[in-house]
Amino acid sequence: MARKGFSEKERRARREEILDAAQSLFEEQGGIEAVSFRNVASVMGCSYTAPYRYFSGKDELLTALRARAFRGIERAMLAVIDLNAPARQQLETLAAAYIEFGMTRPNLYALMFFELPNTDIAQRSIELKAAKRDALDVCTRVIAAGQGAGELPGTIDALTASHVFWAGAHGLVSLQVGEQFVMGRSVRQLVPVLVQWLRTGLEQHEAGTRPVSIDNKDNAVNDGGGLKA
Amino acid sequence: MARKGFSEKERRARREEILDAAQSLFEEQGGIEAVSFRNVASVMGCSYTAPYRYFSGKDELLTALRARAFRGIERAMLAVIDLNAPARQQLETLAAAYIEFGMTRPNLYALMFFELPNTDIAQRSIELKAAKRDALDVCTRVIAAGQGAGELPGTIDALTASHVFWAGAHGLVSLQVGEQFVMGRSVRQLVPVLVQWLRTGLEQHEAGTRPVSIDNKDNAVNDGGGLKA
DNA sequence: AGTATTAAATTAATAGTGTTTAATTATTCC
DNA sequence: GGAATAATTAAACACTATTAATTTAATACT
Repeated sequence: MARKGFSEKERRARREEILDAAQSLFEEQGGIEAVSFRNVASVMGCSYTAPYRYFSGKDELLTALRARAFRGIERAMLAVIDLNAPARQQLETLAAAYIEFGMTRPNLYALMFFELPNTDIAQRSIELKAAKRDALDVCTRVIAAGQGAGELPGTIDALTASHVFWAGAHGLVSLQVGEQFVMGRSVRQLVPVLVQWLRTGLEQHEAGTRPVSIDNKDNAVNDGGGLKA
Repeated sequence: MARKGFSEKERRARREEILDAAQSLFEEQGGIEAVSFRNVASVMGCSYTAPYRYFSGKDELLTALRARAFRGIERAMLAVIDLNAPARQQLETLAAAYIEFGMTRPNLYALMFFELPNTDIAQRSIELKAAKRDALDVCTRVIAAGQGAGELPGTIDALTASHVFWAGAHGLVSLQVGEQFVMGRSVRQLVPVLVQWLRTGLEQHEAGTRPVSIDNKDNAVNDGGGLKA
């Protein structure tokens, strides 16, 4: 069928063209306000409503861009891991690749984690979900391999451990990308420390740790968190 | 001097009013696009150019809001720490308070760390810088106290350690706030694990760890990080 | 071939934004 | 009161996302 109009292949190619233009705008200028349909159209040499045939709106375009970025970070990690290498070295290499990606492409990293769409388009995107899952999966497989080799404890499931590991690396990178560090500590100084801590924590993980309660209602946090001066 | 017009006290009060309106808009609706000068003015019952007498533009308004939020998280942490308590418990309490703050005020947390201004107004704000420093300082003092009591190793300076600790907690919270977790792991499950890891890592910190190189040019990250499909 | 159909692209229009400038109101000093 | 000046507002500009109407172009069928 589809006897008229573009073929599926042509449509996808056109979509990629739009994404290319949007990404170059975003990475060069930084910030999603640089990625306007007008600017994209001006780069591509078409009218600014043309991309609406391929993306329902800006959110969908940015969601597709985000999925692309997660594929990129997955590939960056895949390029450096070696499941037969010692787990300790693997974890360090993996963290280094992740952090390097974030630091060399800060705008892209911000797009992935900072620019949150308030619509639910991103939540519905199975493409984005899959890209995220696959990226995390690299981390999970490294940990699982270490557990299989007896180098890492089996008292924690690899998926949970990889979430925690990812969170740690992400914390460093995002503070750096957002330039939130306070007193001259750069991520270059902090990376080896955090990686060592996480690795030590993982290697010595004790099962059944007492949960740190953060649901406790009479915790003096909720009332003390007012913001007035 | 200033024989005419508002007094300094009045000016500050008016500024706070504007910030109150902006913050309520932001926390209720979420996202900085909800904080337009038009909306703020409509809440306050004035024209939408009036706030320009108090803030040079939106960036300055948001920067002031951000400083407020950092003051809030500082107070949330101050409310729960007890420098005479055991260091281990202190670290857990501190992390719990931090994480609780982020999870109960996700919009505010996003404002602090996600909504990055691309101008340099935020960088020039000594008010924001001071608020950040003071918030981190709570963490630093807890660690220093633990070191003074001999419960934490002195092989790492407290400021670096607090940066790493903060980065870890921030990683968890920001992934949660941004709804970036992939496979059903919620921050409630991950908090105790990360806190244990960080604490273990800190308690067993070895000085002079070999830095994990992320500057190595022939690392297969830069070339493999392309994003095309 | 020529025409109807339909996809693709463009133009026009709406509603909203941040910001600047000019005009206006209100307040204070003399 | 009148002049000076602070505070506020109104008007305007250049953007933005998105929708609707219109035009252009390509195919399908007779």
